[in-house]
Amino acid sequence: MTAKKVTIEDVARHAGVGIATVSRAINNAEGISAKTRARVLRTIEELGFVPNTSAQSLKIRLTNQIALAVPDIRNAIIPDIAWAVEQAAKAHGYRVVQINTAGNARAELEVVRDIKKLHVDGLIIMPLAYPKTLPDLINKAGLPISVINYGKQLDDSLRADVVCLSMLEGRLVMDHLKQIGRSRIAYAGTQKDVIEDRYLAYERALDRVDASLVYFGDDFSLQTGIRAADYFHGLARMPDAVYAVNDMVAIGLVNRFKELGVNVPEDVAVVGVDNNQWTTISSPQISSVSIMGSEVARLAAELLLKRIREQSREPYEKVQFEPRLIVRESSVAVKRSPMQGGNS
Amino acid sequence: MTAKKVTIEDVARHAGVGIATVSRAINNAEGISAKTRARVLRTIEELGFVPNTSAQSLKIRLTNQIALAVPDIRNAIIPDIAWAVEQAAKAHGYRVVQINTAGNARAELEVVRDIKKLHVDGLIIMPLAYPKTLPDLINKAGLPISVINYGKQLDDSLRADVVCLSMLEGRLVMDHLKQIGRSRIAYAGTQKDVIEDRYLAYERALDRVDASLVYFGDDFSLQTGIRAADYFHGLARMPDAVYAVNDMVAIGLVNRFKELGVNVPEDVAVVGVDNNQWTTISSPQISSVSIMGSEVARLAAELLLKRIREQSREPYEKVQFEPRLIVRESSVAVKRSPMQGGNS
DNA sequence: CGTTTTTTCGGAAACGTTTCCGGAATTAAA
DNA sequence: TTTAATTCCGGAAACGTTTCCGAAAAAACG
Repeated sequence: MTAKKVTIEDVARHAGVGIATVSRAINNAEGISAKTRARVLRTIEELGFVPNTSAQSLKIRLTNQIALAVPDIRNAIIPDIAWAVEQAAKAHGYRVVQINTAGNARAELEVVRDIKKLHVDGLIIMPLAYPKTLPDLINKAGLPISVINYGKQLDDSLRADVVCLSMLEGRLVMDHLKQIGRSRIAYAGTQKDVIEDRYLAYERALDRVDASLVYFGDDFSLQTGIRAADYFHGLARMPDAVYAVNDMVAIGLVNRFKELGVNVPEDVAVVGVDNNQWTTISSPQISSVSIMGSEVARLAAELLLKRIREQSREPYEKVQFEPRLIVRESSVAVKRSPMQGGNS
Repeated sequence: MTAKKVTIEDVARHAGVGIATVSRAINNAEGISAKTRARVLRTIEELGFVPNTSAQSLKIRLTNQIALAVPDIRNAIIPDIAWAVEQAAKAHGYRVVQINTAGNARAELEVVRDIKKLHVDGLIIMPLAYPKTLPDLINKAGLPISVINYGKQLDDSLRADVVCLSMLEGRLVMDHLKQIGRSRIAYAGTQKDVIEDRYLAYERALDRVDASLVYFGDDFSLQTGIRAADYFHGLARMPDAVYAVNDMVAIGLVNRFKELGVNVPEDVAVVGVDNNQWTTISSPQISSVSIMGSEVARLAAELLLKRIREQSREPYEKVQFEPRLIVRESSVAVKRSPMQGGNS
């Protein structure tokens, strides 16, 4: 009953017009009188005609789709990013194809190498692994690409729009921790090169990094935070502050510290990154850097859609957002118990 | 430099074969010798030929895409669902188009009404608003549909595969709360008809519902939980247990109760639904019902892809998962302070 | 080596649109 | 009323594949 595909020709015949006219009616193009348009639209309604998108795409050479490649839709701010991209796309009549790379280098390369197979007009990619050949592939992709960059300094010559957070992100945290009088500042994150900027900022802010105060876990999860807390707790001299690569890790840290009888922020201050809603629920509430995922994502989408629309090449936009540090309970300045001394 | 589209004809000419042969090589169809296939593949490589997906879809009448329509990718278990669907789809060579309906009735109707415009071979929809005409539209959609149903009892005649959680979900919670000796059990959720099953189970489990013990908020957020806690705290007689529509609400409740000096679980027990990772981080840890989003989503995807592959109609699958209650600190049985009496 | 069977291949017809281009119909100008 | 300008419309040629069908080539068989 239902199926029985009705084509533009059926409509044309049924309405007593040519197929060109029907097409004009669909796309409200000009060169058609108001009354015939009305008549055609009516029969379209009657017959339940729906234009075949494949045929349209074939002819128009546009698919009205963009791809969004993220590491893992389940993580941290990525749902916010996906939401923002979808909203922006929808506003322009575009659909979004979701791709999870799992932070896998091969997957990240594959998505840009095979972008042509994706049936999309452009790509927004948020890399995590940043494989070395990624820039090359982006440069020769042949389709517009926007990069959401939270990890690594990218070459300005990259033939893509890039939206990112300035490196200030890490500076903010480190300055703040120093300012409240902490000197043994630790870092808890994933592998050093995964969200490179955050770790580099940590290094840069210190005269000398004490390797024992750096904990690299496997991922961004609560578990990593918990393990990091255990690790720091086991040290001969504990840190008096921890800069966590993101809020999940920070929350894991804080909760585990609590269980271990370590007071936050009195004994150890903790600051995370992402400023997600859980930071305000945790107790103590957790200081965090807002990285404005929604804004970044929306801009990335707007830039991409603009480039698609205008078929433009150079110049490519390189936008940096400025992060903001939100100070909460986990890193307020407190009179500290006279332990092994605060700042020298 | 980059663009310059190369078609199957270019490959054919360049390799000295017919276009049919090239096509056979691409799809490793038969009717082509090993050596010519090799030669063709080589020139494909050389020329950097990528088959035009629009043309393929037009001919094949399959797009290798499915749509996933959820209320809001940022909420609760939906990222898990999106992840699971994408994984299953990828395993079958399918891409996923993400659509957020915002729990909006019109958006939910629109996505199934205009499914033909979506350039997909099928749809997985997770309704929230459940507009009355949705089943009708699903029945006449003309494309395979799987429903992920967490909200409402659906007619068995629905022409779609349906995966859901049995109503046991609410029963589990209520039985548990009664068993640990609670009698003034409250409900905190969104509008009554939004996740109908959960509220209905609440009603069903009680001889008589005390309207003052039911709090309907605007959404599933932490905020709703916080407001609910304030509301219950303001009552002449507080409840001694709260069944929260999901974990976010439960966490909001627990944290607000803590601030108000209400002890959980001594004064009030709290149980949520979703069993997300935060339930174990919150203190006290929160009892929750595991609704197995990933499993449900994966099955929904598998059923859809199977139906697409086999072009089959009836019979449609109706699968119910059995939820499991995980009891944590927020609802353990405790000797309670002799306040206004426990169970009569 | 002739004949039949099997395999490999190419031409051409779809698939369902959009759009160019020329002709018909309508309106405006003379 | 005739001519010029404008608007409206239909035919047909793309767009880049897949696939049917028949021909050619190769393999198998006597």
